Amino acid sequence: MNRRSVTIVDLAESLGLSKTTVADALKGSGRVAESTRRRVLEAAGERGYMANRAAQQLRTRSAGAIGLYIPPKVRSMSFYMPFALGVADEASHHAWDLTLLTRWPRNGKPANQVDGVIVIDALPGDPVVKRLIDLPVPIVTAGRSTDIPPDRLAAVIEIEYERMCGVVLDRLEALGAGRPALVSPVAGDDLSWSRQLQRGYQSWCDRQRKPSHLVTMPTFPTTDDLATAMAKVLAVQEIDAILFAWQDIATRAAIQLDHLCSTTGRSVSLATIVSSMDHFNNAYLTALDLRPHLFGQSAARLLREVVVEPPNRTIHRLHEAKLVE
Amino acid sequence: MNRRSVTIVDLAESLGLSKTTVADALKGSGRVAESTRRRVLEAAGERGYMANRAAQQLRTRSAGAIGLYIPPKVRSMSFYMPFALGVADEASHHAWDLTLLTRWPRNGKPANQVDGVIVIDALPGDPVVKRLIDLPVPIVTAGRSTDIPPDRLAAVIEIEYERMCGVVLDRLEALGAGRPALVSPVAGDDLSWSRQLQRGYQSWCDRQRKPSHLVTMPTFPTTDDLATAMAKVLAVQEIDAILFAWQDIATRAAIQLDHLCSTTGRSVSLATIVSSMDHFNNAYLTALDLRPHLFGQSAARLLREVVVEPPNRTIHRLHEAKLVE
DNA sequence: TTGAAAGCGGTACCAC
DNA sequence: GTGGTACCGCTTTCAA
Repeated sequence: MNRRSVTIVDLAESLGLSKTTVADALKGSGRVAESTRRRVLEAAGERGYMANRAAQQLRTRSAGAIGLYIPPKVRSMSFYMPFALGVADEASHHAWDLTLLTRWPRNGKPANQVDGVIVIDALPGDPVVKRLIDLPVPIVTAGRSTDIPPDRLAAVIEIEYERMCGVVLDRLEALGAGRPALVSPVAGDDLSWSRQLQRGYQSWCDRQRKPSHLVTMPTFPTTDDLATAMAKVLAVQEIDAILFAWQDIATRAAIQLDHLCSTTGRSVSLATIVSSMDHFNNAYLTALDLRPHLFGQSAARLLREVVVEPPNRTIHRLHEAKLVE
Repeated sequence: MNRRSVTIVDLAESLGLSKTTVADALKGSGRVAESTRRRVLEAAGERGYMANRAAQQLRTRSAGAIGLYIPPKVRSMSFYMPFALGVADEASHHAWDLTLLTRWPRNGKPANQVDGVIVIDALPGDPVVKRLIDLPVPIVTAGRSTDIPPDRLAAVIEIEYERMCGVVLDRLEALGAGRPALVSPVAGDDLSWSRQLQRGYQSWCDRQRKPSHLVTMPTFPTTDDLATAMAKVLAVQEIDAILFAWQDIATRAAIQLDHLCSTTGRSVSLATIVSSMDHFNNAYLTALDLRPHLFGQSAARLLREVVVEPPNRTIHRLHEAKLVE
C-alpha cells in the first residue's frame, strides 16, 4: 500500500486503451473483445497489477470484509480457533477478508468496516453485541442469542445439541452402556450449548425412564476439581458410561478415569463432544465431532447469502455434528 | 455500509459549514475554533456519524488493517488463539482491523489489503509466506523464520526459549529438584521453539554437568503415546523433575504422573510452559507463562512502529515470558 | 479561522 | 466494442 502501485490507469496508458476498457477486461464482463482482454490480462500479470480494495469499496459501498465476534469468556476454548479459521477460509473464497472483532474501538474512531458480522455463543448482555446491532449490516449468529432483535438478525445457524445428545446416548446404549452420566460445565444462560446438552441428556433419561446423573464443574477446572467430579460420578455404582460436554475436559478426565477404574476393576464407557480432531484420542467409545471448521465455513456461507440478498425474515439453518467412533 | 450513511458533507450542509472545516473539527487538528468544533462534534454524535474507512484509505493510501498469518500446522495449539486476540486488541487501539490470513486467495482476486503483516512460527517453505513477501508492506515475525529475506523483514520479536528454559530449570533446582527431564514434541526445524527449548535444556545440563533426559512425543499424542512417554521418563530412577515443553500435553501428563507416582511412592516435581493461564492448574511446581496475549500485543505494537517508520534494518526485540509458581 | 478544489483508484452510466 | 465522465467520501493543499 505504501508505495504507489500499478493502477488501472497505468495499464490503460501503456496499452493505449481507456480506463473503462481495462477495467472491464480485468473483471471479465463480456464487453471487451477477447483479444484486447488477453492483452490487458497479460500486461496486468506482468506488471503485477492488484486491484485497490479501498477504491472498489468506496465506489461499490461494500467493505470486502466480514467480522467475527467471539466473546472473551469462551475464547480460550479449543473450539473457537478452528471455527474462526473455517470462517476465514470460506471468506477468502469470496475475496472477503475476515476481521476479528474484539473490544469495541474507543471514542469516535471509525467502525470496523464490514459487510456483515458473525457472532458466536454470545452471552446475554454482551456490550460488543449491543454495538454490533447498530452497524447497518446483516448479522448471523452461530448458536442462538437473545440480544439481537429479530429484525436485525439475518440468520442463525446452530448445532442441534439437544437432539445430538440423544443420538450419542443411543449409540452408547447400543454399545452396551445403558446408564450414562453427563459431565457438563456449570450452566450458563438458557440458550447456551451446555444448557442444551443438559436438556438433551435429561429428556433422553426421561424417555428411557432412567435416573439422570448430572455432574457439573468449572469450564477450566484444576486437577482437583476434576478428581472431585470424577469421584462424584463413580460414586454411583450403576454408572457405566460418561458423556463429557466439552473436549478440553474430556482428554484429561479420561486419564483420571483410566487409573481410577483400573484400581477398582470397574469399566466405564466414555463419550465426548469433540471440538478439535487434532486433540482427539482413542480413549473414547464414541464421540460427537462438532466439526468447528466446517461450522465456521457454513456460517460464513450463510452470511454471504444474506449479504447478497437480505432475507425478509430470519433464516434458520442447522449444522450437522457427526458421530465418530 | 449498504445503506448510505451520514457523511462529512451531510454534516457540513446541515451546519452551514464547509467539508473541510467539518473534517478538521472531527479529527481535532487545531485549525477550527473550539466553538465550531463542539458544534460539529455534537451534530456528529447525534446523527451517528461514522467515518468511511474506504474513503480514508483511498486517500491516505493506507489499508487500516494488518494481517496475521498462523500456519495451518500449529493452528490448533492453545497458544495461538490468545496470541491472535492480543494482536487484535492492540490493533483496535490504533483503529486497525485485524485480518486473519489463511490460504492465499485464488486466481487474480485482489490481495488482502493490509498495512503490514505478522507471521508467527512459520515453517520453512510455507507457500503463504512466499506470497506475503511480495506484498509491498512490512513484515514482522513472532519467532524466527528463515524464509523471509532480511530486506523484507522489518522486525522480529521472539521469546528467549533457550535462556528461559535455563531459568525454569534453575528455579526447579532451587526448589530441590536437581535432575530434570524434558518432554518435548518431536523437533521441527532448527529455529522452532521446541528445538530452542531442547537446546536450552541440553546446555543447562551441560553446564550443570548432569546427564540429560530428553523424551519426545507427537504434538497431539494419544493417551497411549502419553503413557508410553511417561513410563520412559520414570524408567530413569534419578529423575526427580519433568519440564513439559507445551501445555496441551502437560495438563494431561500431570494426571498420568499423579497416579503413576502415587502407586510407586515416587515424587516428581513438574514444570511446564504455559500458553494459556485459563487452562493452567495447580499441579505444577513452577511454570513459564509465555503470556501469549501480551506477546500478540507486543508484536502488533512493533508492527505499528515499523509501519509508521520503516527501519533501515531488521529490528530485533524480545518478549519476556514470566516465571510463575 | 475558514473555504474551494483537486485528487486517491476504481465503477457505473452514458455516448459514440 | 470502446471511450468519456461523473461520481464514492475523505484528505490535502492552497487561497482567502
